[in-house]
This record gives sequence, structure tokens and C-alpha cells, in this order.
Amino acid sequence: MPELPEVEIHARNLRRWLVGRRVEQCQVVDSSLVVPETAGELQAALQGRRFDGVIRRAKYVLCCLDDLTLVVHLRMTGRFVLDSYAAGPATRPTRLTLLLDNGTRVRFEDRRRFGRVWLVPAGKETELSELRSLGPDALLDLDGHGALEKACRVSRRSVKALLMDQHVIGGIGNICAAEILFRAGVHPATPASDLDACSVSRIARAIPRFLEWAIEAQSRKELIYLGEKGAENVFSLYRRAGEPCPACGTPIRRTVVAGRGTYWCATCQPEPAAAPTDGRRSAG
DNA sequence: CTTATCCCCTGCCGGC
DNA sequence: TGCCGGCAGGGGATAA
Repeated sequence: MPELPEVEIHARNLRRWLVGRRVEQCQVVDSSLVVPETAGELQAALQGRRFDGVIRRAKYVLCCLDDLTLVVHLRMTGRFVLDSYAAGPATRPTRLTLLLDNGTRVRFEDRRRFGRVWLVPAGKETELSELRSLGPDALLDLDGHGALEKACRVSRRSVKALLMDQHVIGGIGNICAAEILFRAGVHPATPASDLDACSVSRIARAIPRFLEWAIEAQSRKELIYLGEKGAENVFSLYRRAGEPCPACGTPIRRTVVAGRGTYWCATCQPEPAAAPTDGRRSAG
């Protein structure tokens, strides 16, 4: 999926497309999308309701309709597209369509079919375990800084795994974690509790700065995910193994950290010294 | 508590 | 050209 920046862009689009509009018809093309309601229940529930707001929460989009909230997670390949009734039958990756009272149609596309939607009563969003367990939002929530510091103090996990853990901070995924750690000059495999306060602070400050930059950079053109036809890689390190680091020219390296492909610069993000088993080594 | 692995799916890319 | 393995920006379950 999309990580926080892409979800934010989709949420902004939906705000323009949906708010104030009434649902004439909802079609669930792929019922595996819907959890736990049946496709028929979702369709019937949305019929005739009016959208009055769209909120992003970490990597979730919350579409508010009167007394209901439609919660969406785009996972790896989900996206929203605007067209019209006149555009004809929905194209193949379409999983859900919303026909609106102004003649437009909003489609949810998802090639890999990992995306999911839930329907909850307004005000009861936190009864959804997926939302309840989220940490503070990486972009909007000022608690994020403190949450990161606290998690770093008590965890031996790699700092990259911590950044990607949605229970610690919500919204950061594999690409953002790599780019944030590059900006902070911290190696992704560093055990979190080995970080000094200065490094943690650099990471915390890099988080909103990178996210705001990414939203801006990816808002300038049509949002196409990396790996798809026509995609342009705007990131500094991601999927650039062997290319020179934009800061120092050292070839960018790729390894696996926390189970995912990870890109880093050996000069800007020096590997942490392997800690001996007896704890801290004297600096000499 | 942590890590690793697999799984859910489909499509693209590079190598042979 | 065709086939095949590897990989993919998420996250949950399960095993060790």
C-alpha cells in the first residue's frame, strides 16, 4: 500500500469527490473486500446516505456518512479513482463502486485484493480493533515523539521494525522507514535501545518532515505506485541499490531488515558496532 | 517478548 | 517469445 503520504492524498481526493454527495447506489464487485458485513448489507446501508467528511487515521481512510463510518484500508495496491456513469462498465481491478447524485462514480481499485472495508456506527470507530490498537498518527499527533522515545527506551527490536509497527506510531511503512532513517543518519538495523537521545530526536524530527515532503512530492502528479507502468521514483534511496547516495555518493546498499527489503547508505548511516554479549564496550 | 516464516493475491521484471 | 523465480510501499497468524 500506500503508506501515510499516499493515503493522505487519497483522503484529500475523496474529500473533494464525496463530501456533500449522496450515494445513489453502492456496488460491491468483490465481496472478499467486505469485513465482516455481507456485500448486500453494505450496499443497502450506504444507499441514500450523504457523505459529510473524510478523515485519515494512520493508513486508514474513514468516510463519514450521516450515522455511519466506512473504514477503508488500501493495503498494497488499493486506490480510489473518479469517473462517471458514462465511463461504462467498471474496469477489472475494481472492487467497489459508489454512484453519486451528481453523475460521478468513485471506484475502489485493488489489483492484489488485499484491501478491506468495514462499516461501523459513527462514534464507534474505536470498537474496531484495527483502529483501537493504532499508535499516535505519525503526521498529526504530537504524541508521536514521546511514543517513539518511550518505545526506544524499552525495546531491543531494530529501530526500523519499531517505526513500521503501527501500534507504536501509525502510518509509517517500509519506504518511509528507510527514507526517514536515511535523513536521520541512523542505520535501520540499530537496536532501538542502543540509540542515544540525540539520534531518537533526529528520527522524531525527520518523521513529519519526510511525510510532508512526500505528500507534496507525490501530489504534483497522478499517483502511480512504484513498480507500475509510468511510475516515477521520487525517493532518495528506495529501490536504488547501487546508485550513488544523493548526500555522499557512496553506492546505496540493499539488505533485509525486519523481513523487508531495506535501502541504506553505509557512509551516512554507519552500521552499529556489534555489541558484545557482556553489554557495553568501553570507549577506551 | 522477538524474530522468522507463511499467507492472503496479482502483476511486473529480469534471467535463461 | 515463453517460462520461472523473485519481488512488491500491508498486516495478521503461527511457529520457534
